[in-house]
Amino acid sequence: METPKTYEPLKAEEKWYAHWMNKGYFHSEPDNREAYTVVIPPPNVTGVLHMGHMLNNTIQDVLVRRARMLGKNACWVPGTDHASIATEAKVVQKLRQEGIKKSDLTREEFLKHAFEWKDKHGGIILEQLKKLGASCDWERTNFTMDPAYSESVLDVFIDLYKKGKIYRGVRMVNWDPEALTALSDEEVLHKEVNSKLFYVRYKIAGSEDQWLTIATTRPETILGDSAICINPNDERFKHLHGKQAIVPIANRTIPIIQDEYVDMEFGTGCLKVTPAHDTNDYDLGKKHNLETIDIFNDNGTLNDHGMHYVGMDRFEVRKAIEKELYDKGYLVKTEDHINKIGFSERTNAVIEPKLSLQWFVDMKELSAPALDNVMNGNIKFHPEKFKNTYKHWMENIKDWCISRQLWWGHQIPAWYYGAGSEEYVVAKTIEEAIELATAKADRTISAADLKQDEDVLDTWFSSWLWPISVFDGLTKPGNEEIKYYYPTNDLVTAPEIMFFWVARMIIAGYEYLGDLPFKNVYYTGIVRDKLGRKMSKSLGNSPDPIELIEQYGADGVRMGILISSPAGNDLPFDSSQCEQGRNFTNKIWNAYRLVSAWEVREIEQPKSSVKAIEWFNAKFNKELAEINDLFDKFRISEALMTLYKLVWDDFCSWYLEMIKPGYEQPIDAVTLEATKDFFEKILKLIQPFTPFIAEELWHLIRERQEGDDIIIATWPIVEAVDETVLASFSKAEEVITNIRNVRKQNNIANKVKMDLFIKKNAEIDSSFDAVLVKMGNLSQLEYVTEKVGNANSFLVNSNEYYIPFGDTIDIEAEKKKINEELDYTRGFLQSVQKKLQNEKFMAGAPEQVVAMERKKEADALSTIAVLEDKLASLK
RNA sequence: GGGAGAUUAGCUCAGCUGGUUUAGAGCACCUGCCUUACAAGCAGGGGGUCGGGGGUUCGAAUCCCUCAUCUCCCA
Repeated sequence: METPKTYEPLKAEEKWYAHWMNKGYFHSEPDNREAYTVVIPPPNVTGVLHMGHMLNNTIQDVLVRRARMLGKNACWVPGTDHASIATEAKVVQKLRQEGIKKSDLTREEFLKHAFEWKDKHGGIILEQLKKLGASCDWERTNFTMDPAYSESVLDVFIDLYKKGKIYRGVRMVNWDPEALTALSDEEVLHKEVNSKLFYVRYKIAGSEDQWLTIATTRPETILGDSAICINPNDERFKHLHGKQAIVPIANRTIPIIQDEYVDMEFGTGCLKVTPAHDTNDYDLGKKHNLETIDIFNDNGTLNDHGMHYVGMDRFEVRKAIEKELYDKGYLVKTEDHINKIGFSERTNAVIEPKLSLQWFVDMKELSAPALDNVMNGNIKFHPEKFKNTYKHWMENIKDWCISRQLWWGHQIPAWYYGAGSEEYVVAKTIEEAIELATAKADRTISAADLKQDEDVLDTWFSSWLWPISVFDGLTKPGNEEIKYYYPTNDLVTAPEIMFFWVARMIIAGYEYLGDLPFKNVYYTGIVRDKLGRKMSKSLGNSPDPIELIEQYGADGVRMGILISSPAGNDLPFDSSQCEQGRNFTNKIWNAYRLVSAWEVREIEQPKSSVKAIEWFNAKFNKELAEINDLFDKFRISEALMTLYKLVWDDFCSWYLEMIKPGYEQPIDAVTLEATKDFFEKILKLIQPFTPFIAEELWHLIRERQEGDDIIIATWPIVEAVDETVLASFSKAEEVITNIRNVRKQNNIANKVKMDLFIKKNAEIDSSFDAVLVKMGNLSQLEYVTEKVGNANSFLVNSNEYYIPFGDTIDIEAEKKKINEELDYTRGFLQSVQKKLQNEKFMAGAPEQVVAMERKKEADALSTIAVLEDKLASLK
């Protein structure tokens, strides 16, 4: 059967993925080999595969596949995280569509719906990753709410509580009035918004008609004011020191305090202080012992302190109170103003800073080893620049608010036995809680007296255990697997979650296993569209990865994603890159077609083939060493580019052309075998990047025994590189390029044979002459001592090459060419001589550098002499 | 407002601690080719005052200062 002209990826992909799965090549068990472990950054169960996952997981797969070939016991653990806020929002939304309100359900009923939802949608991304070729150990798939995993999360909570690292406290949190939960700082997006600055006047207490004017963006919070603050250095307000003011509408008397915190330039220089509803005001309130008046309900409506606005939404109140202030003569003016407002990443609701009782982890001591071990290089970041950001954050780390007012997640194992803020115990089971509570309360507490905390833990409080808990490292401490696979090797993730996740995994690693969770962290960039916008579902600017795979093949897409994606840099994605990838797979496919079509005969091996093999062997090993080095430095896209050039330029364009027999001519066995060996080595190198075509061709190029698959083949070992051959070849290459140019300039067809005469002026290497004859399609190659007239000519290393072809020579064109070369060489010579004539250079530069410049000078001089000579001979 | 990083060809990037040519690669572009592996290809070619200015040095894309622009992080 005829081999098709273009590679058809889809069939091969299905076939080989199934084959690898059947053979269990992705599965890992501890053994005596060195372990190579990667844990997947668990995608969210609500997600579908997007380009970010594609980038991330392609890189992981490349690393894992190469490690497997290096003889390591490679284990790539997949899984998902439960994403409490996002998933709960999805489930609530779905139920709402079915006419069910969350508030009508019990916690158990709701969770049943949530698990159903998760079972249906939770695995989509993992299934899609299979299409990409991801060689994950699917038998090890984990979910952050699996029973054992959940147990480890609760254990850690209890343990940290016992160590005094977990406490309950009133804090200003980012409150999402729609999701009715606190959010971490990282879940809040700050956006610039056009708003208004309201200038409102407050009467000075005890005066008839003395006023001060404040500026605020949130007039509705006036009802929660507990002070006016001025800068003590502000000359304008000296008269206010020690006075009091009367809050408009509320008619409360509040103190006028002084603090340098107030920016005298902003607004009027008088700041109203609302400790319950602004983070900075809260700090001021604590410092000056101010009253804290919370005016909001959890859903963003006003509470009893809202007076006649009770029950109204905060934004409605803003409008209404503006009118009331105006009507009553308090509103001095309004101004347009741009300020930054926090929005919930999940619900897009405007965040309300709110005081509430939450659970916190004290991060100060916990984080110390995590900072040290990144700074001292025990854990390496790629690229290294991210260490700066990490350091800055870790040195200013704040306590971690870990409670969320949700049901989907790990319910906090705290049990209340009374209304007092300290009347609770922390325990894994209710039995244990009864015991502890009885002891703590010093009276008999029964199950009926206990109420478990309603809240769940932040999702990151479970995913920070990922590298440990996927191996049951906490529930079965010291088990075989955790001992074998931990610490894991490389983590591939986005810099956006450096603090959410990476930092916290490091913290948990040192706290619980006393060791780093991974040795290297590779930060990918953000995938953007051609206009530089971040790819997102809402913009609809992200291509569907599965469609891309169908269009270009998984291998093509993998290459397209990696080819221009240096670590830490954003990836401006364009599907044309996948086209480049697909073209590459097609190129190799056709190289195979060529080699497979040759017929072997018992003929003598041509000299040109002997040299070609010598050369490619050296070239291959040189580039292999380079590729290994780039891999070691995590410069994956550069490794791919080096490989791309090795395959396309060196193997296809040079090597195969050199050994290719004439049309319908047979090949000798030695050359063919050597070529197949090279081909196999090349397939091995491309396997991590383009695994499907590599496996397909591996089985086509030679007969294979059962189990002889490239996915588990051995990565080539670097052999000694013969630099002399490489140098000789590069001269031959230059000659060939010149010959081609002569053909091109004179419109001489490739099949027309030409003569080449060489006049030796300098040292010359003739070892590749057979290759010159073949690649140049020469009828003869002869060394001469005299110039050859009536011929095209060129120079390589001051040696003169002549190609005569009768009377069609274009003398003017030839002169022009020589003159251009002369100009360049003279200019170059000048720059070199300028250096050599500079006394300071001669005195200051090291000997080697001077010697190099002298050699450049000599070379240039001899080239100029030859060119001038040639020019003269043409006249 | 504080901090970090960046700025090299149309695009994406190399260029490590200053000295291998008058700065490289891939893609894109231009020219010529359907030459029996590949037009998803072959052969060739053009293109950059290394963001601006100043300095250190015999020598700067590389080190320092300054300005401009962009990105990210924190407030």
